[in-house]
Amino acid sequence: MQDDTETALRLLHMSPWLGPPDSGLAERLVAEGALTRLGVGVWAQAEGDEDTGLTVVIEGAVDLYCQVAGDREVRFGQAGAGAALGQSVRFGGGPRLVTAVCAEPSLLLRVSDSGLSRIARDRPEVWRAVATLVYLQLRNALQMAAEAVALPPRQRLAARLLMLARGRRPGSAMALGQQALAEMIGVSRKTVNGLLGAFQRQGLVALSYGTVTLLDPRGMQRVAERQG
Amino acid sequence: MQDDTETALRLLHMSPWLGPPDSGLAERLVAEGALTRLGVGVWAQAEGDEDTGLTVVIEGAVDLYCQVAGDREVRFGQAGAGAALGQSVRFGGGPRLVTAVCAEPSLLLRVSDSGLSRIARDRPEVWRAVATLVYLQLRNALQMAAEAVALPPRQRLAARLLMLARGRRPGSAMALGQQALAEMIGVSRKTVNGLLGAFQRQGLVALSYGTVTLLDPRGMQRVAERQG
DNA sequence: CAAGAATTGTCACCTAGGTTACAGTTCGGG
DNA sequence: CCCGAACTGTAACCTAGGTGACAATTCTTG
Repeated sequence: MQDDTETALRLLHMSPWLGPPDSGLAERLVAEGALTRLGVGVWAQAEGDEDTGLTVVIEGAVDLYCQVAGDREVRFGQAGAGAALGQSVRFGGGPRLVTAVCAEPSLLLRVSDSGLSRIARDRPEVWRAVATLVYLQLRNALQMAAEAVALPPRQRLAARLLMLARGRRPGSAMALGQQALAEMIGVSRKTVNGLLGAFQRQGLVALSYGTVTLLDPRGMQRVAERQG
Repeated sequence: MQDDTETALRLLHMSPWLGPPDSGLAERLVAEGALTRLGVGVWAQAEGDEDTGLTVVIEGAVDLYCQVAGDREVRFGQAGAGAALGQSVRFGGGPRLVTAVCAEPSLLLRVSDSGLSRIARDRPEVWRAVATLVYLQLRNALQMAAEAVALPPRQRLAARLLMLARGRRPGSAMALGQQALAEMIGVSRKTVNGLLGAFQRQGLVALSYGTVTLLDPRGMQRVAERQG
C-alpha cells in the first residue's frame, strides 16, 4: 500500500499535464484520491453518481469503450500506465463518456470531482492541469478519428499499434487480442490476422496468445507513413 | 463592431462550458480577446507562436483539418457557431493540433493564452471553464472516432450529418460539398453521392450546389441507429 | 459576359476486405 | 489434470465500395 502510493507519486511526477513535480499537486491528488487494485475484466468506474472525477492508470491497462448509434458499445482503445481518464467536469447528466474495463491487473488512482474542488480551494491551478490533461486526450482522440477516416487498414493498424505502445516500456507485451484490435480500427479479425502475420514476418512485432509486442517502432512508423 | 461584440456576448452567454451567464467570464473573454471577421478560405489561426489560445466561432463555420501519418492533412470535421477550438494550454512545441479554415464568412473571437492567464489572475475558475470546453470537444472527437470504426457508410454519413447540424439553426444550409463529406467519413465521393441521393429521395435532406440542408433530424437519427 | 474553376451525376471495371465457418491451440478454473 | 472458454489460423465465396474518367452543371472572377 505504501508502495502503491510511492508508485503513484513517481508516475504523477513524470506526467506532463501536472506541471513541475515540485508544485505539490501530485501529492494533493494522491491525498484526496483513492488507490485501487483491480483484476482483469473489472469495471474501472463504479456505477455511482459521484464517481465522476479523474481516474489515472498507475499500473496496468484498461480497455476503453464508447457508446455509439443508440445503444451499441464499441471498444475503441486502450489506456496504459500514465494515461488518465477525464471523467471530470460534471455535466447535466448524459451517459458516461467512456467505459473503462481493466485489460490487465491494474492500479488506479481515482479523484472525485469533489476531491478536485477541495484541491482547487487553495490550488486553483489544478483546473489548469485538468484542462491540459483533457487536451492531451483530445489530441489522441482526434488522431484516432483522423486515422480512422484517412488511412487504409495496413497503415491504420500500424499507427494504432504505435499509439498503443506509446507510454509503455519499450518491448513490453500488450494484452490485445486480434478481435480487440480489429474492433478498434474497424476491420475484420481476418484482416488483422493477415496484417499482424505480415508484420511479424518483417520483424516488426512479436505475437503470442492474446498479446502483441512492438519490437521495431521506427520500422512500424515507416509502415504507418508509407502510402504504398 | 459594437454589434459583433453583442453577438459574441449573446453567444457566449448560451455556451454551456462557460458556467452561469452572470459569472462575468463572458465579458472578460470578450474584453481580453479579439473579434475578427474572416472570408471563406482564410486560415482561422495566424501562424505566429503566441497564437495559441482559445478561438470561438461566433458566426459562420470553419473546416477542421488534422495532421496524420507524417505529412498528410485530412479534413475531418466542421465547427459551426458556438463551437470553440481549444488551441489553449501551451505545450512544448509540437505541430498545431488542428488547422481551421473558414468554410463560410465567419466571425471569430480569439483569446490568447496570455489573455487567459490575465483573466485567471482574478478569476482562476476560467481554467475550469476551459477544461469543460475541451472536455466537450473530447466528447465529439471520441464520438467521431467510434463512429468511424463501428458504423457502415450509410449510418456513418447519417450520424455525421446530425453532428454537423447540431448547434446550427434547424433547416439552415451547411456549406459542405460531397468531396468534403466523403473525406470526413472516409469513403469515396461516389459513395457519398449515392447515399445523399437516397437521403434526398427520402426527404431527409435537401441538396444544392455545395450545400446540404438537414430537413428531418428525427428521421436521420433513425437511419443512423438502424443496423439494417 | 465569357473563360475557368469547382462541383455533381454516373459510367465500367475490379479488388480489398467482409462474412461465415471450422479446426487447432492456449489458457484458466474447478 | 481436465474441461470449457477464449483465441488464432485459414479457406471459399461474394459484394460493397474504391478507382479513374468524363460530361453536364453551377458558381466566380476578371
